[in-house]
Amino acid sequence: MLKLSTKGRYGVRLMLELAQNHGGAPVPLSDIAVRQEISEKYLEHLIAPLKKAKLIHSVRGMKGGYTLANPPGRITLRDIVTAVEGSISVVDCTGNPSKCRRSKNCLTRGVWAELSAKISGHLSSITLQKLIDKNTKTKEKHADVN
Amino acid sequence: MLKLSTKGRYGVRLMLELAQNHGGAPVPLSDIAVRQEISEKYLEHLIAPLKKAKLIHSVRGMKGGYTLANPPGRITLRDIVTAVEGSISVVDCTGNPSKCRRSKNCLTRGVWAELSAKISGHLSSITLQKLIDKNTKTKEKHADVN
DNA sequence: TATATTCCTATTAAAATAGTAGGGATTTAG
DNA sequence: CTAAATCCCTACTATTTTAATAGGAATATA
Repeated sequence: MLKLSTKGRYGVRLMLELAQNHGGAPVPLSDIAVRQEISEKYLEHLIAPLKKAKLIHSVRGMKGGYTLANPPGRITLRDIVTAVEGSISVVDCTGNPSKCRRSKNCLTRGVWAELSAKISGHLSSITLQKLIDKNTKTKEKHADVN
Repeated sequence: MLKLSTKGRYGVRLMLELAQNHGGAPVPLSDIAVRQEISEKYLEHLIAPLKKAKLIHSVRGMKGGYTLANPPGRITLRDIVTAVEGSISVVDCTGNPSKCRRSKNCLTRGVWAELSAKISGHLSSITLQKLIDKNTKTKEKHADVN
């Protein structure tokens, strides 16, 4: 309930790894797996939708790996979360107007749609670059497992 | 993911029923069950935490039921969602500082905490009264099942 | 005393989440 | 040309969460 799944959380960590290597050689999943302590096999599940969403490029074969498709300043958390989680909407109601009774529901629906938009907008404002910048400023502070 | 469960959605609908009857006699769950098309047994699971959070009062026995503990203008969606869903945080990390390595995680954690606060703040701004007012204004519009 | 109600706990079914497993395809290095 | 490192794809499984049902005890009214 209202929780981000590991897909979203790990997905951002994964992308942040690529962002920190932006401009360099492709980063293989094995590296990220070690640094982020997430199994390589599980990372494969996260990387697939990111690639499909064209947020990353892949290079196959030895010396291969992944790179960001755009500079870190142009990739937002909304892009990432939408890609790996499918959507950001807080409710599923895709609006089947044939089932329209009970005006009460309609008003709750509006509220949930607004909330979804708010979340989406907020995540749009955070780029990978921002996260990196914040990181370098707040170094030597404590961390936790997300 | 980032989805509200039925607890949150039904919980708001339930409270809205009570809000619309505010000042009147206690409303039994059987009534709400019929109007909202949610089984009475399931409503019992939603009502329990609402009572525990002191958002409603109950009257037992025949002619019993539930009433809001406060006027609809003083009960927010945040109150309701927090009560029925347990919390609004988008992540679970309650911050175990002993596990602190990887400064990267720390920065993602900050982002999720911010998002949680944003959601919480937004829901705090919506009272049951607001929803009722909105409803009377937009009558005869279409509804959907949330 | 019969009935309508809240209240409490246990159980179950279905769906989503989290993660593993195996192997094919591609590219580089030697 | 071959071995190794990599991405890629699909299937499977275990765990947890969600959603809901079930049965009955306690309480109050008429």
